[in-house]
Amino acid sequence: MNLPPLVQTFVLHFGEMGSRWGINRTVGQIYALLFVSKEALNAEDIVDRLGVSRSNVSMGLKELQAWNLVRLQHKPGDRRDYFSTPDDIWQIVRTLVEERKKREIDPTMTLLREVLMQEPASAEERHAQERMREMHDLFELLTGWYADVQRLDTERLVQLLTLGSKVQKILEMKDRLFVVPGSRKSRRADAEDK
Amino acid sequence: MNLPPLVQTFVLHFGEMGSRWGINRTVGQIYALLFVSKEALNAEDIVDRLGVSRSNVSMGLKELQAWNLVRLQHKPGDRRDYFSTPDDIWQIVRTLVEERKKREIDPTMTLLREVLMQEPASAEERHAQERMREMHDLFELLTGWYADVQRLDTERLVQLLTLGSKVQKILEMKDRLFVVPGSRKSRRADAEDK
DNA sequence: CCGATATTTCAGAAAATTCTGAAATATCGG
DNA sequence: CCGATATTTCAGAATTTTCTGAAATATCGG
Repeated sequence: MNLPPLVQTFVLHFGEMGSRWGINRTVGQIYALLFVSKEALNAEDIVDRLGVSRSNVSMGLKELQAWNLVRLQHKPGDRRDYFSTPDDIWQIVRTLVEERKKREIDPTMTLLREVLMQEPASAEERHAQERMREMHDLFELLTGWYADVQRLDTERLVQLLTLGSKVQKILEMKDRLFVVPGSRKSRRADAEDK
Repeated sequence: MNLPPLVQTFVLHFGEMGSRWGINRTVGQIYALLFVSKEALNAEDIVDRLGVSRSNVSMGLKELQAWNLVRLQHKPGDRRDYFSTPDDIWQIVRTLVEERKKREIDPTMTLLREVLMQEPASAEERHAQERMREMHDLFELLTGWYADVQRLDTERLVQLLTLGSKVQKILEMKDRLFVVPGSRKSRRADAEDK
């Protein structure tokens, strides 16, 4: 591995971290390297810096392209492929969330919808279905929220995130201003546990 | 595998999905099974229903306990351990987010802070550090938002999620009501790409 | 079309992980 | 303390994933 120490630390960390996500070490390392590189790199550059085989890099880049996490570009008078990550880190976040949703949430939602159509054949199945419906509704709520904020431009998104739960305060203020007092809001028996 | 068809579908799906998260098939299956079960199950129950070895179940349950995703309880006059998931699905979400943060974000933040302390020894390292700072600040913003909303009770959290980006509208309204017009907000050169 | 260069494919080697059965350990009631 | 039952540990088998080198394929300029 042929990298400045500071970069190497980062790349190694991402390689290890990769396995906690669904990606392998090399893919994690390639991504980390591209992320911190000023210039786009070609496959051979990556081979030199990471010290892995050319074919491994080829496969890794393909996977990153399938994830839309990496951009392919060309330099004039050079027919090799050059790769880079978007400069805008928020674009990266958006892609990451989008792709994870596509791979993890969407298939599960499809399955849940199918299973929820079926007729339960026992009390056990009936209870299982109820639980699956809870999960389905939860995912629906979360993906709905996501679909919604995902449309915001970055500035507004950051604004919203910075606000955090203080939004709550503003909502309460809005309620006090515009809602007929005592129009029912509180007291919704939510038997939490733990 | 000895399960009602509807449950089996769900359990198998979670088993496969497991590998996209950091957990193995058996752990995914055990969790799915516990999630849809009305009653708490003991290890032997799980062995019977999933058809995997007793030792595999033992290790799987240990891992789920390490993730805080599973509760250990006892039945009177029975000294076996019984396991279940929380009834409240929001409690599950909170635990999941908390644990993933602990395992994935926190170590990365620690590393980023360390690396950002160092003196860059070249232009390349300087640029890499800048990128790492962007990532650091992004994580800071996201975890700050999380720490904030995580404190909300479930009812308010659902309220907020249901609102989605409509919060934005309310914020604008607030601005119009309370802020001196033209006090600067717009025009923040954000050179997006893509 | 040719030769040079770039990239991909893929079979099998290497490595990592998952899973099992057997043994060890722990805990209970009596 | 003993026997019965429950759980954990762990070495190695089975499986899966990752990685490599060699060959195949693709694409370019001329």
